[in-house]
Amino acid sequence: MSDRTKPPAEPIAGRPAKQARVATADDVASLAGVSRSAVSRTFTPGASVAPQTRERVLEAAEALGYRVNFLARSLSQQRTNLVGLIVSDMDNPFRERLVDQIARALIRLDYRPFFLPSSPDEDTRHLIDMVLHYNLSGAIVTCDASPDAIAEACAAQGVPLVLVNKPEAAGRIDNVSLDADKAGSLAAQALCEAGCRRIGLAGQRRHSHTIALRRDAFLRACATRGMAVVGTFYGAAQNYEGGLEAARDFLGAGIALDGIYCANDYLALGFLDQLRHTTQLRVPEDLKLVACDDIPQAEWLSYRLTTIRQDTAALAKASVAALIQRIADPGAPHSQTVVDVTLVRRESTRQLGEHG
Amino acid sequence: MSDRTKPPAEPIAGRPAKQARVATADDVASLAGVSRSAVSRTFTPGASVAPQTRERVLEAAEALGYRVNFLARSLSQQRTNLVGLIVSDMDNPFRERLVDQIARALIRLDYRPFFLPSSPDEDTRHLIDMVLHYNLSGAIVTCDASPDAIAEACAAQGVPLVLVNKPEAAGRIDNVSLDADKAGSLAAQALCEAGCRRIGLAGQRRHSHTIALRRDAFLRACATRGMAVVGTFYGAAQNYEGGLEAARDFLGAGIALDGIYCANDYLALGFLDQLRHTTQLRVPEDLKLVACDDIPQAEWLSYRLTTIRQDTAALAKASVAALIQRIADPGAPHSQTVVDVTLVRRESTRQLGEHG
DNA sequence: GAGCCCGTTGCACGCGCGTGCAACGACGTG
DNA sequence: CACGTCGTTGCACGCGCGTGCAACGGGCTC
Repeated sequence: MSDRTKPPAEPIAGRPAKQARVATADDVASLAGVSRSAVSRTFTPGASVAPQTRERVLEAAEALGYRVNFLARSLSQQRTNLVGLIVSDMDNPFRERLVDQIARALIRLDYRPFFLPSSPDEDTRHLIDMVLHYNLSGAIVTCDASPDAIAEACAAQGVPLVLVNKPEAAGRIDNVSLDADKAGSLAAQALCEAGCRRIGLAGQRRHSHTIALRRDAFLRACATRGMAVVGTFYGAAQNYEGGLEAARDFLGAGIALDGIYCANDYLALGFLDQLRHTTQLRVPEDLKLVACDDIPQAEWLSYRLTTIRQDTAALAKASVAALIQRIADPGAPHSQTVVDVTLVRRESTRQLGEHG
Repeated sequence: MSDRTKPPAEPIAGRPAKQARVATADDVASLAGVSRSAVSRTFTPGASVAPQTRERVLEAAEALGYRVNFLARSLSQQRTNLVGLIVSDMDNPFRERLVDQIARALIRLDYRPFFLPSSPDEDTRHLIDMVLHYNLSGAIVTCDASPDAIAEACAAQGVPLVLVNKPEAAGRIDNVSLDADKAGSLAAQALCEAGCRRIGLAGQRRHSHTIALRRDAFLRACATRGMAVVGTFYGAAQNYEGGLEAARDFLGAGIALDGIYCANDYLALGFLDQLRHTTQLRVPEDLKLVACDDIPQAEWLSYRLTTIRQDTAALAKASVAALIQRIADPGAPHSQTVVDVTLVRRESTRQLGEHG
């Protein structure tokens, strides 16, 4: 064991001594002429250190380029402040924005995002493994696939968990969701006010629960407003290609419509493009369109979608807040946060003669 | 200190004993009737354990739901296998794809992505802090801002670093870049073969080095092919909005062109949209357009951009490979990997009369 | 049967840090 | 002057794990 005692790994002779070994609290302590405890306390908010001691420590730390080793701290404190971000379908701009904002919100609060990419229909066991291997302080799930397995495992292991836009778990797990009722209702309102009476739906056959809730609210609102829903058209996925497919499904069905409700913006972009580039149908002249999310592309000049905006910043903030609350009080009753949505009117529901 | 000895934190009487404490190698050892060393060796590939011992350990581990604590392992091994992903402008689909693929490539090789979001023109000191605080095994930088400060600091601290599409650091830091010469040359070729003679450039005024290299190669190829570059048009950023602005800059200049080269696809989308929706100019009838990246939107029916494809999977793979190489041999000479690019011809350079 | 080799096992130390506990010293009070 | 108070400091232990080192024992060779 002789070669494991200090000094370990002296720099090769002749080479500059740069990066011989990363500075340790011990190094700082001996340079400052204090005990390692004093160093530790200097970097621990609220600990008791005399001002002059603190200053000497900081000086020595600066000189040595010392940084607290967060891994060691985590081990010692039994708390990592790492938060798993279980996420899939990052190609959807909505998802990308949400994840980016969650990550930044976590960092602002001194947590660290731990990226756990998941693939649809993939085995989730290795995700759970990572959560436990790294002793994550918690996790936020925002993927389309049903996260039942993850939720189950995290609950069993006592890992704080927040689900975003998965209200089906309400009461069992904290979750933050948009106001699906309002979203569906606003969508129906937008189409109704644009004069639509014969409505179609476009989406993915195996939709997520949020999408279904939204759609059901939309259907109810249609009924109330006297609009007939005369067809549902499907794509394989909830993305641009899915939109193309759904549009072809619609065109093949030969059903006349004056309004269409798309499950989300990403899919709506494909739906719209397919209509435009293979038919004479014009939006909004022949067909009004409403979708949901308000991704940046919805505002692009080629699309100008009327859509139901989900405030990703608010979703991110609420998700992080819910997680921190859960971490602080693991025994609290499960929370259910509803985030407001708003209608954004653009070209795709413009009425004829209206200024576009 | 009496309350810190085992058993720590017994579950509250009456509550089920779920999640009293996470299982430890010690727990597994005593349940399996072996020493903790045997447990450790069982989970250490290549370590010497008798098959039956191993089996008993695995059985006990399974029963207890044991997982190796990677933080403790990292501390002990002096190696975290965490890789920082220093990234900005994730809204660019190109960036998003690249980062996603790098993350997945890392995971496949048993490294863990550590997300370090950066903002343009932001202080990079806290990024370096994080790299050191978490003892990251290395970092991959893919952001538009010049990462000089990060590179400097990482070099000083001996942290392995790979820059993506930052060839200006060649020789000092490992980097992986697309073939800018070929990219610029192919772009010129595409415009030339489409019959263009009067070319404009669209981009961001304060471009990155890669973008500049590509543009210079494009300019050289234009000269060779006898095409005149008659104007350069600017937007504030390298994104959709920047494209809108660059197009307005072009329109305001009143210069006649028959071909335009955009710094990247993301900006090209905005450029194209602005032309379409505020002028009579048609692409490709009046103006051909070439850009670079081949983001998914470039293929969308509303755009169909001719573009220079950057293979994000290849970039990701090469970046990770370079980093691992550097980690394995910190003293090796700095590598410079060039990733091939290809021309993807679509509608935006279609010649009149050609089938679209 | 003696000696040797080698696979397996347990011990003990260290990785870098936080923190209870007790010792210490300066200060204020009676 | 004696005593109590309180802010500060150092000691030592633990967080969970990997791993040299030495001890052990079974199988083989001569």
